[in-house]
Amino acid sequence: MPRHRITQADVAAMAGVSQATVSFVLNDSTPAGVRISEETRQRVLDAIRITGYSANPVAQRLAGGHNQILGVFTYEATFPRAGRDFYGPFLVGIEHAAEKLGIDILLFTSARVVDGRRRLTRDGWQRLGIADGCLLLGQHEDRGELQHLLDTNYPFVFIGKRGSDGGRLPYVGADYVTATARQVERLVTLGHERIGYVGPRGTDQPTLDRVDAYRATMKAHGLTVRFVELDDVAATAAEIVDQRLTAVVVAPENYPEELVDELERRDVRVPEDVSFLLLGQPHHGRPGGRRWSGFSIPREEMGARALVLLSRLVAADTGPTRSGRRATRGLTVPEDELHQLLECVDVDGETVAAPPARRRAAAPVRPAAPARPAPATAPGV
Amino acid sequence: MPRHRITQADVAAMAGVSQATVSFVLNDSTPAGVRISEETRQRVLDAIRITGYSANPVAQRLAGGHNQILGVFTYEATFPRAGRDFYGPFLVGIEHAAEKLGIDILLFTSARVVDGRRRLTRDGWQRLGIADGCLLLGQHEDRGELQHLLDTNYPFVFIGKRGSDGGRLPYVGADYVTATARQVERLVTLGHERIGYVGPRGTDQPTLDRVDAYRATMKAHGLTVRFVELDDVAATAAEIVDQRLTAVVVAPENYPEELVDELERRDVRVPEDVSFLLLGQPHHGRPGGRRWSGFSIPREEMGARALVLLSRLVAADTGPTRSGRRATRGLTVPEDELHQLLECVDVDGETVAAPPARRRAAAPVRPAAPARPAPATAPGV
DNA sequence: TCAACGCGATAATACGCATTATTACGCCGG
DNA sequence: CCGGCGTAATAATGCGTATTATCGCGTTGA
Repeated sequence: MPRHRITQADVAAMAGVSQATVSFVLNDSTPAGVRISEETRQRVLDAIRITGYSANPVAQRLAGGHNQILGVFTYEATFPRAGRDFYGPFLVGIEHAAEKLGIDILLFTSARVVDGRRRLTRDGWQRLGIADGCLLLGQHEDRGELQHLLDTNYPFVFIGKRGSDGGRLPYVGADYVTATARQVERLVTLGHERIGYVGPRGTDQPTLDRVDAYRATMKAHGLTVRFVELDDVAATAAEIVDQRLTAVVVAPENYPEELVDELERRDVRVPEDVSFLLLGQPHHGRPGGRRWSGFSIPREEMGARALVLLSRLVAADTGPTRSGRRATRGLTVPEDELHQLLECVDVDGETVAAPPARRRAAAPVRPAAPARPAPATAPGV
Repeated sequence: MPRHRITQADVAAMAGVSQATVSFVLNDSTPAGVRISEETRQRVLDAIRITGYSANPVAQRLAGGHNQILGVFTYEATFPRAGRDFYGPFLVGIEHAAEKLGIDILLFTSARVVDGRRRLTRDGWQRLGIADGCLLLGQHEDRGELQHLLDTNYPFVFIGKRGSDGGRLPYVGADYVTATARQVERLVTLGHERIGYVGPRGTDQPTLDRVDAYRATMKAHGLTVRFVELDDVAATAAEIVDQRLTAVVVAPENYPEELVDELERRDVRVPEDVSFLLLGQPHHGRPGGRRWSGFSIPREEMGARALVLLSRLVAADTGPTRSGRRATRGLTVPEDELHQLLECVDVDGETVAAPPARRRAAAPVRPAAPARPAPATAPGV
């Protein structure tokens, strides 16, 4: 066990060549006018094998190379609970892919938190450079930061679809549009007509996609769209009752559990009186929570795919060479890999049923339904 | 926006001083015979403020300094599911602490997997150097690796108590001994006498601690110890019945769910006929799983505490200076911080009750108990 | 005979920072 | 007038690698 790490110089000495030669052999590159004879190449390789040399990633990076580290930056300040629950599955996918690719993952947890979300300040930005590239998770707004990213040509991939603001930005997202449309179709097929959309009207991409799909599908069936925007849970529940909705599709970020509680407090049963379809997994799951119907986002796969994409982008990039010319290596990443939308998978829970027989809100007095209603048992189907 | 990152040289130019001076001011250190006047100090600080300079962590590290990155190495190959479930809470704590301390977390996911577990090969070892120090999660065996760690004086902290093999190794663990003893006491207080220990007889520290505590507590009450070692679930269940146990303390790593299923298949009810106390959270939780009684390990806090400890160790170390003398900086970490045992917290679930009235295994015919048994309802208490 | 050229490889440099060695200057005592 | 000392800082070096510029030498064509 040598007391100091084995360097290329050590290997070089053993092989009787120069450090540069070792570097060339390692990188398997002969940059314009450098030849290495097969014989010395072998000699160097032997020396590497014997010494057990392995590159120092730090030096590698400083010298402008790649170091097999990819960063993960989450905009939302995550903890203590909600965040981890949401990002966890992404990370599982990311780590899984990283393991396969022999890549280490750097979590940028040090970034300053401003107004409850992490910022890519000049400080944070500088730190990104430690890694070959970076995965960006979560919604964010700052245009300037994005521009900076693009300017410097630093490799990165968003997890979550990017809309109008940056068609150029590489991302791996979930296909909310198709998935949402499928949910509405499902309700229509069951016979629902008064189908509402419950959720905030933000400008984030998931919301836009969900609303668009809802609107389009309803229109396709000649049904009236009915939006219920959340102020507080009680008001929302009241609105659902008032509008005599028999089904709602619900954005998952707004405490659907509480909403259903509130409805049941008003003697409205789910799903007998009102069906609930969740457009994504609930963000704030309760331990004994109900089994929602709707769809789920393939978070693990998104994470994995994003990492793979990023590693390809990195490979296609020469890295921050001092000469400044970050020419692509010929390996260009095809356009259709740059923007990936993954299918969501439908979830059959226990919150969907055919609409009640009578169109008007049913009388509060009705026989108690079994805990897990078999659709056949529901009256009038 | 300058196209290249701002370096100390840039700052130096602006302040009209040398790069070295900037470095000194930044590190707030005047190494033996170097004086910086208050006036130039301010000038440099101003320049730093104006330029928005922030150190390049890679260069920092290469030059032998610290870079505010701490590594996390997990021995167990984790995915797809079980691992994340187990390590997740630790990571939550780790990240939380890291955020507070302004530290980034590097997950060493690239390490080679040999025989189902990650190894700190020469390769992996070299990579550790990227970070200032490293957290080690999970059981492992290789003595050589440990020795190497100690030899090189690389700062690290284990999560999970280290026993005989390395009293010198810094760790943050859970107090299995006290917690296990408490569980046995709990059963004794309820009137149990035939209390078994179900679990493997490994040599890992958690097992040793649990077994010791079980043995000691039983002895203190003059009760006979009864070990049930798992081969397969059916055999274990049979053994529990044969030995007419009224309660068992169970190591959580061995599918207690399945065991209870098997018992109920034999008309043995939990907890009416047999109480189950879990010595830690179940490793393989089922979604709709039962609410176990027992104790839970404060994983988040362990993660957080370990990270804080590690950062202190790093601070107390001058880092890998080329001069080779890694003298402590005067800041020594006190012994009692080097080895921390955290209290486990008792969990009141639904798997414990007083022993059945009759000593012999009760007749299979007995009234069905309510789903969540109130101890008062249990017959014969 | 000599420039040109291909081959094989090395020397030199830069990356950005920490650290060690060295310098410049003014002042004091002898 | 000079050596010595304290102050304030700078020059120089090294970390380990990637890359660029350069070199020595034998062969070849003119």
